[in-house]
Amino acid sequence: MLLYFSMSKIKSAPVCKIEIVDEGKVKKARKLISNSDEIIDIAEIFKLLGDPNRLKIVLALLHRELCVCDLAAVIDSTVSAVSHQLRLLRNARLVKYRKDGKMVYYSIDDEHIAQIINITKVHVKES
Amino acid sequence: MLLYFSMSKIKSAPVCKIEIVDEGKVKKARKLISNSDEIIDIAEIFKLLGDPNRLKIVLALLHRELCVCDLAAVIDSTVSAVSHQLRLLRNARLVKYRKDGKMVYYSIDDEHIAQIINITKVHVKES
DNA sequence: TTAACATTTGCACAAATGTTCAAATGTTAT
DNA sequence: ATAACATTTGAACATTTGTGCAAATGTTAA
Repeated sequence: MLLYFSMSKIKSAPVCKIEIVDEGKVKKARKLISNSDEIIDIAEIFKLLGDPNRLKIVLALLHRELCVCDLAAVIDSTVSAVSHQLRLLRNARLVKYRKDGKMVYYSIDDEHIAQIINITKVHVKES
Repeated sequence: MLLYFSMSKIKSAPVCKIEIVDEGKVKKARKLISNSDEIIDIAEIFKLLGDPNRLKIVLALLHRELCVCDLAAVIDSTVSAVSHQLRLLRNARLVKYRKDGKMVYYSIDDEHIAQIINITKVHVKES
């Protein structure tokens, strides 16, 4: 007979020995975070907004579309650095772009972003 | 006579030569992101939520308080790793803790976090 | 065609980050 | 006192990340 243990970390998943109800707690909490793929996707959005320069880009774009060159001027960085960051934001579909001749105009591609940032702003101001 | 140029990057802050209105655009956008300290604080929150394991910790704690050991079991990590992450979340006042004997129970210390995460979840599901 | 401009891209590199391990701290029970 | 347990902490390590540079791409104008 074979016994299988599903533990991704060999070290085992410890459950405290105190309090007999613990195991129920843990199982319930595990279910809440069972959708690992979704969590990774959500974390990806937060990670992108978690860099000050990228956040500045997003904040600037929330007001109106801007070309790469102007964005660099706005956040006081280089065109190259901004372009690198825009690629990440593009891949996550947080921004979209529109080409006009040699210019590329970027804008926000998500209706919720302003909301997310504003709520977080409230948090920061309160603490 | 001395001339001062306020450019933190020596490379200059380029403004595209096309479109004469650009300078106005840039100045307006600059004002929107002028509160650099606040932006850094907001980015800090996002950065913390931007790690899948830390986000799992927060999601688990949103449901109910948990001790470090159980948290480790829930997110399938080690006690040490969880403790390190909790320190970061503590420093940013995203979580608080309560001591009971040798146990330390952590819980969410911010009313907005659930809101922020839920809105982001909507974004992810829509794309 | 060439020149000028806007943007993108690949590489290199330093800085930041997350995890592991081992040791330290603190608490409870024996 | 010692032993057992829960948590924290510091150091080491590999990985990730953001930026600068230079070259490449693409577009417009001369």
